[in-house]
Amino acid sequence: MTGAYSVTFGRILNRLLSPAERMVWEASLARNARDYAKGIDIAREGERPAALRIVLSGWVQKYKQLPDGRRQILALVLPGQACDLDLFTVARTDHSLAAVRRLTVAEIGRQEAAALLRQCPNLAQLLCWGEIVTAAIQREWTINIGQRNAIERVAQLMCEIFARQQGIPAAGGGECDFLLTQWQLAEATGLTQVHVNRTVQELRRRCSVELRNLRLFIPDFAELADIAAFNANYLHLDETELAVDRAAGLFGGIGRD
Amino acid sequence: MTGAYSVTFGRILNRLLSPAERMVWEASLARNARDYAKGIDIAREGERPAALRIVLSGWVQKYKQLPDGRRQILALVLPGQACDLDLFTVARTDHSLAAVRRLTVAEIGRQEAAALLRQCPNLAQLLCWGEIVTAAIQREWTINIGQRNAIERVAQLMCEIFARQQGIPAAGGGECDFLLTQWQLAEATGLTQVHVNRTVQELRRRCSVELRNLRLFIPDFAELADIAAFNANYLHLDETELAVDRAAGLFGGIGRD
DNA sequence: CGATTTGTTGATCGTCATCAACACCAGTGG
DNA sequence: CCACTGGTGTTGATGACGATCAACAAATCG
Repeated sequence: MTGAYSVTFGRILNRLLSPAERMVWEASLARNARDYAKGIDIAREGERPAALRIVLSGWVQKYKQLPDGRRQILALVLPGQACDLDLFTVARTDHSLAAVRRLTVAEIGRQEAAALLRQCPNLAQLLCWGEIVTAAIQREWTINIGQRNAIERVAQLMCEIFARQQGIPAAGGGECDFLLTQWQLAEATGLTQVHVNRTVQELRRRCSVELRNLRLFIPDFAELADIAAFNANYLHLDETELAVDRAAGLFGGIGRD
Repeated sequence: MTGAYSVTFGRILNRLLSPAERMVWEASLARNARDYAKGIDIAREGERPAALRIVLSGWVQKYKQLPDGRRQILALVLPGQACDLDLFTVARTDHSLAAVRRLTVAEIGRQEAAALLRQCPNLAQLLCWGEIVTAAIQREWTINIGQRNAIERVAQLMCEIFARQQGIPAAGGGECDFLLTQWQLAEATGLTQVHVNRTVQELRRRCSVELRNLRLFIPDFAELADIAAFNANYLHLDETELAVDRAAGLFGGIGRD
């Protein structure tokens, strides 16, 4: 079980949690693991939040729907991330969660989540940090859909997905998981499936990007980033280690510059 | 000075802060008040966060720009709201802030902000609650731009701006501040200024909505909401009073259902 | 003089309809 | 038991056509 969700949380948690705490945390994840088939709703808009959800493997999509069925994917939750903090904040959820493909997610109930947070004080601040980055990503998606054209949008999303998994390559490119169908890619970018298809083909022509077997191949990241006008600052990579110290300013200490 | 920013914060703070604390808070806002002219940048993407900013009067726009100048307004900060919590979270801001029109904002430096938060423990949780709602609004803007067409987008934004100021009218309509030019309205909705103009005209024809003298007149809110497919749940109105209790789950207690 | 309004033209992207490739499954027969 | 078959559903790939909205230019309002 370890490994799948260690991408984001694991490295940090190793520093923040004692071995004993870490065991409690991992046991909790394992005990509450649950599988969902592709497309199945995990939570629906309007429900009372029921659990703290951590993605263990696969991707979660946050989405919203208009009354007539038009659907927008709002965000993608990758392994190791919490879906949201709704359990501790809102009375009713304002968006839905669904499985992008078959996935495993830990669903930790209210009592257990509260106990966990008491045992691992840094955990709360780490969760908050995740929310901060999620909000920053949501802003980038807003300008993505609002200002970029089709090819820029798709390229930008590819860059983001890659960077969130692998970081920014110093040179050259690489490959990473990419679990979206072209249809879902369309729902995420505010385009139609047909147009996404044309766009992906153009990206293939212009910079040899490939989408095969649920993997994304980017031969030259800089080239793709250039098409997308991609600027990774909104991902706040490599700030996570500092986040806990800094958040202390909100809840007691004075914070750091 | 009181009154302008009491819309959102004031009512709640009255319950949460003792009179003495309240005086400290108000004095701090007044002491740090600063004016900006229309369009002037308050903070720029890439800077280190320098202050906790509370809007006192006027509106702040969060925005991002692409290298070629295309610009997207990401969010609007109304009087009584904090612009962001960047001071306590990120190393460098990932978006810019500017004045929609002449405005007054309190800019509280790091030391003083930390002191304030120590003196008023509930303040931090209230600020966090604001961030949660802001994130929910950002999600709605994503689907707004991604899925709705021009008239729906503009109608939706009007509904939101109205509801954030006045709440949802049980029946009929009303009026509220609306400080955006059509150009800014375009930047917020991902349309062009020209198309916004035509769209506003159509809304005028279809449901007598008027935009005059920085005021928005909505004769029949339900009619406009119908065009927009507006669903206010994402604003989490009337949950603010509960937010502080609920957030306790993150930082100590067990939280409430 | 900024903000709004109007007109014209055309590119981008959506709609509709179809088809190919492929996996998955059940059943059939060797 | 395995190979072959056909049915079905999903995903990706096309083409023709049209609507929405952007781009550009200019007039008018306040």
